[in-house]
Amino acid sequence: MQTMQTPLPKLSFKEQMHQAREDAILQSTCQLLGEKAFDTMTMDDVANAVGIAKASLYKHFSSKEELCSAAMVQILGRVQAFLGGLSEDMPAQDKLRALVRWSLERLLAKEMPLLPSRNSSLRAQLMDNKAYIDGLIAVSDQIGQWITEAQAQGVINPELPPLVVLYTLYARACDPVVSFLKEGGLYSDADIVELVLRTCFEGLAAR
Amino acid sequence: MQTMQTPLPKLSFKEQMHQAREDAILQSTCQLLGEKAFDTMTMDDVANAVGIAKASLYKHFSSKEELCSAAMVQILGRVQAFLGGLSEDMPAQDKLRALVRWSLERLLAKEMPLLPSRNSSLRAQLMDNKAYIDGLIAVSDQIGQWITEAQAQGVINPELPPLVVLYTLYARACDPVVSFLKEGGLYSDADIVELVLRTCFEGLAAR
DNA sequence: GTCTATATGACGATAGAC
DNA sequence: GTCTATCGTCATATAGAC
Repeated sequence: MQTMQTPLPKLSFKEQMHQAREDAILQSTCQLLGEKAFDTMTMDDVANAVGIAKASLYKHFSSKEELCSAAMVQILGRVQAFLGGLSEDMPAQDKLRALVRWSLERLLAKEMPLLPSRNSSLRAQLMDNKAYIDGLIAVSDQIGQWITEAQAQGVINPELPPLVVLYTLYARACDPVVSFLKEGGLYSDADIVELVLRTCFEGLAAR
Repeated sequence: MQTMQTPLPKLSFKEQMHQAREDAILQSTCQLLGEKAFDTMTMDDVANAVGIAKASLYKHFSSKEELCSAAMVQILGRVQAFLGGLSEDMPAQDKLRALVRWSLERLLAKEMPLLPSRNSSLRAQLMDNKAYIDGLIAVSDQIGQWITEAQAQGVINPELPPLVVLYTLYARACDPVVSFLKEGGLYSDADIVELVLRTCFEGLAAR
């Protein structure tokens, strides 16, 4: 990923190894959080996925909550990278649709952690994590801008509060309809994305 | 609820007490499953809520899974009772909207258990529970009938597969947008219901 | 820093007195 | 059938050797 590390002061081999190991841990954690919930994912799962001893995890992260918070920050980074990569001159509504499409694809690939559920002990930790909060605000601001833009153009319903639109878009990243349809086996992944995308933007009622 | 018990052969006081205790356990379990997930709810929670010893729970239900399955069946019964209480001559789409409205109100009151999540050990147990499966099929058939009816009338988008519509309606019973908006504190419960209902049926795009 | 081994605590489930 | 007390298991986290 990071092929342009030369400007950084050179890292010792030890530090590079440390960093690489930590990246591997985070990568496995992101994957596992996409497959199961925070509560059911265990540190043994992570250790086995990375291929190191469980105790070694605690040399990098002081608790399960801290590890998963770091993973969530990494996920947020990917979202920001995706948002930043969208063409400037794309209409606002198309950017919103592209975002939802991308979220659904991540969800189908089990790469996107479910949003922290209400009673998870992870939630409290995340709300105290400045990097997470800052990232979440940055993402929300960017999307919120597109929402108001699309509403000004009259393509997104201007009567809906932007916050409601934002949350409705966010919720697609953990939409259970995706797994229902997936388990049914009747539709391809591409079909599922299109169907959920359509019900999200066009609604169930006929037009 | 059941005021017409006279046709049943008379229950001994002991049996009545047994039944009453069991109803209380189920009632508390339904409430708790509305507040937290299956995995985070403990048998101690249930025992404390009912006001009995944990061991006593196991005289009524042989396992946590069996207890929660029975609770889910009870919830399904409430759904069926609600569906059956809807006026016969109400247009199909209005029945669907009434169902979603009711689901959202239950969710706001924390009375509706979240749908069994993907990796919960409850899921497997539920799929082996005939009463649950039968109830789920009955509910789905009833709603499916209204969906095709509304599609034939052209008020629900006829291009959407009925199964997609059904799942989209089901998913409102655990829509995270509700708790997001609730925690934001900007909207009343009634506002939240109307906003989610509108985005569900009318979509985000302007009409 | 990595490992093996273990401390600590939570929770589902059971034993046995009453 | 209800209780108190306890077992067995599993998961987080730590101790201590290397």
